[in-house]
Amino acid sequence: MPVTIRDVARKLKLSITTVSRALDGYSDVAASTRERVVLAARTMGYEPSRAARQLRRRRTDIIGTVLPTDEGHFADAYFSSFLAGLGDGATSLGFDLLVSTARPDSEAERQLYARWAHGRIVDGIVLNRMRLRDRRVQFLAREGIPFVAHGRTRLDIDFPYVDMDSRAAFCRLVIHLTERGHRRIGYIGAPMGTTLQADRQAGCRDGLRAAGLASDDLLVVRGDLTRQGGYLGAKRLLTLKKPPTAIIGANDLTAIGAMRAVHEAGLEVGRDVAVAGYDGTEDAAHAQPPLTTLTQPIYEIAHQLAEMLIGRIAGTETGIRHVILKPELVVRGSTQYERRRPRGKEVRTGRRLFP
Amino acid sequence: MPVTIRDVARKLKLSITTVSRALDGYSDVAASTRERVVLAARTMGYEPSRAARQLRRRRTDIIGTVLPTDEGHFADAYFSSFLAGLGDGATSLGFDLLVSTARPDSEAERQLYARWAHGRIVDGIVLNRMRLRDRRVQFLAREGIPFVAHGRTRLDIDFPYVDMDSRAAFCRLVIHLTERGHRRIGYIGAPMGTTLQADRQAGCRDGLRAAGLASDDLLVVRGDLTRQGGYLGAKRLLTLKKPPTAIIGANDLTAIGAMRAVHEAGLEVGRDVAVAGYDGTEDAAHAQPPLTTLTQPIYEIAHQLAEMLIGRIAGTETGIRHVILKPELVVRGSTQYERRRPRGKEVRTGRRLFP
DNA sequence: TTGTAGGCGTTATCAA
DNA sequence: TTGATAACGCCTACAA
Repeated sequence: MPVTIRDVARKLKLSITTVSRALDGYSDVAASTRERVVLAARTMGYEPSRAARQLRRRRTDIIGTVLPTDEGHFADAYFSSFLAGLGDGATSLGFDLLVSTARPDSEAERQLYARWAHGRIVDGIVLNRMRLRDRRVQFLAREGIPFVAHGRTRLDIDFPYVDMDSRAAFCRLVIHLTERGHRRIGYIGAPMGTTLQADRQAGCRDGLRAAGLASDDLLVVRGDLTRQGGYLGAKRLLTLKKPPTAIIGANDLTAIGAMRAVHEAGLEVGRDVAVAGYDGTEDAAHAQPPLTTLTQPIYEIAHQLAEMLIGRIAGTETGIRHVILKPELVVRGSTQYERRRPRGKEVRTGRRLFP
Repeated sequence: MPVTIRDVARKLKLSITTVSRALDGYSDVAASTRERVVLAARTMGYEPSRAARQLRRRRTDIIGTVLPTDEGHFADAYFSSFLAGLGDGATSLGFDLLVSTARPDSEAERQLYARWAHGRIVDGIVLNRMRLRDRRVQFLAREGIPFVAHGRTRLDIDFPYVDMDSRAAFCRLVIHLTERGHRRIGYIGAPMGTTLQADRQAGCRDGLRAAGLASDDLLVVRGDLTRQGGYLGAKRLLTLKKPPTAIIGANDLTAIGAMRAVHEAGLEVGRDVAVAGYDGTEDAAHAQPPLTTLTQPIYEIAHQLAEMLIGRIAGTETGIRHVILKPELVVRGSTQYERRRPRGKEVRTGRRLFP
């Protein structure tokens, strides 16, 4: 039913070849012919069949990305920005964006990637939330499917990425907290096996060391990058015999959940317990009190990833393969107060900063 | 380079027909043959070419949705849930989800829909954030492209949808506030022309009337469904000569922005000024104080929309075309206090509820 | 139960 | 500068 290139050719009494070439901007068609063709195509509402074009050119002009859903539901502003950046980046280069969801490291995830790759459903894939030994990377590299990633792995496979130096950033954040007088610092982590968890926790320990404290003193509980996980994690931290005076979340959502737990414990965030996160989402800016965080320009990162990926696909690579950005520390109310001097009976661990 | 049905056939010394039929589960292939084929296909990593299949079957097995981006960036948990529901719903029925972004009612948006429709890039489209006179609906209906929507229009065009009775819900919410003693109620709206704005504002007025107040007394300012819009809107409301004692946001993000403005004005949310929103996002539950809101099960709605749309495409419609759900009022700290009796000199507007 | 052949709508090659 | 023709990989009458 839709109008095909044949219809246009017939109407103009031209061959489909000429119509095709006129529309694709080849130089060997008469200017007058081109005009006629373009006009007719527009008035007839002709749009080339994507399927036919794909089949012939062996290209889909589609890039894909898979969102990690741990239990079907998820609502994360981080991924909204990520998708917006990817979508806009793709659109600006004539590509579309295919999105799916899968539980990390599940059989369903494996099948999804296999289907997308072998079925030639996408020309390339953008990975996120990287794992230390990422099977997706191994698979895509083996199959020769173009891909780029937000983040790195510990595998010995080279691929283009944009990553944040989050280890250094968490180090910086911990130093900020120690400068405020905090000595007992809690960290609510991310799922095991993710690169971001390894980096961020290591960064926290770096920070303690840099401040002259023992890196083993970091109070670590597990989280899952959600508000709920942060809430539960903070509750556990706050019921320790010696609870931390500052809590760092692996991301903003975790920190926001932690703030709630602090509040429910009858403590005031910022005054009694400092809280900080990572991502720089709007959630953080509008939290109560506003949340200290490390920002990453996620929309721009995703936009650039789309461009890098499409560059690889189209063979117009710019040569930029590895980008590492520095998160910016944004100090807000949630960590603004100087830590009150500990009371006499409180036991101090570690050495003093600036003795 | 990827393995095709030919490769499988050649290896098995069968015709491609037989391979095709075996894989598609036709009954007229010998069980033993089928086993051989399925095994070979799996070990060879065969996956049918999506393009070829699309061309032949005149179906893409892809549904699409376009996110409204007013200025490129957007970070909205609402849409994360929406996409997750759509993605999971599509996946469960063997479809993929194509996502793009466009500014509402822009030329780019028009072109995008035209390209998706005429290029047969998607089999159907899921619409959201409906407009009163929605050009997307007019276009898709005219072109005969299957579509479903979250929400309705004021056009005289019938289509399948899932919608919330948000008018009744906002009415209910206003009554809740008047029961708490509030008489001056502010409303921070959504962009003009959207159905949700019309419905929600009308609901507020209904509520005032039902409480025996003048519906004209609703203090309305414009918002844009973001935290920032809510923040600015609330600032304007709070600087009125007679500021409201309760503020309703058109959605949760708006309400969260409003909470921040209340806070900055040195007032306490819940005690001095009540605030309420709509959507039931996790943002609301973890706000400080927790935000009273009207919940809609957005993940499930999106999931059902995907199913409805795919049902239409595949011709397996269930007959369910119009679903209207009732949002649930979840009362939390942000509206928990009884309004203090007005001081003597304060002028009362409207009649008392329960005189 | 299996195989042959035609065509889905393009683009690319080659000839006119 | 234009046109005829052959794929691209798959599905499906129809024939064997």
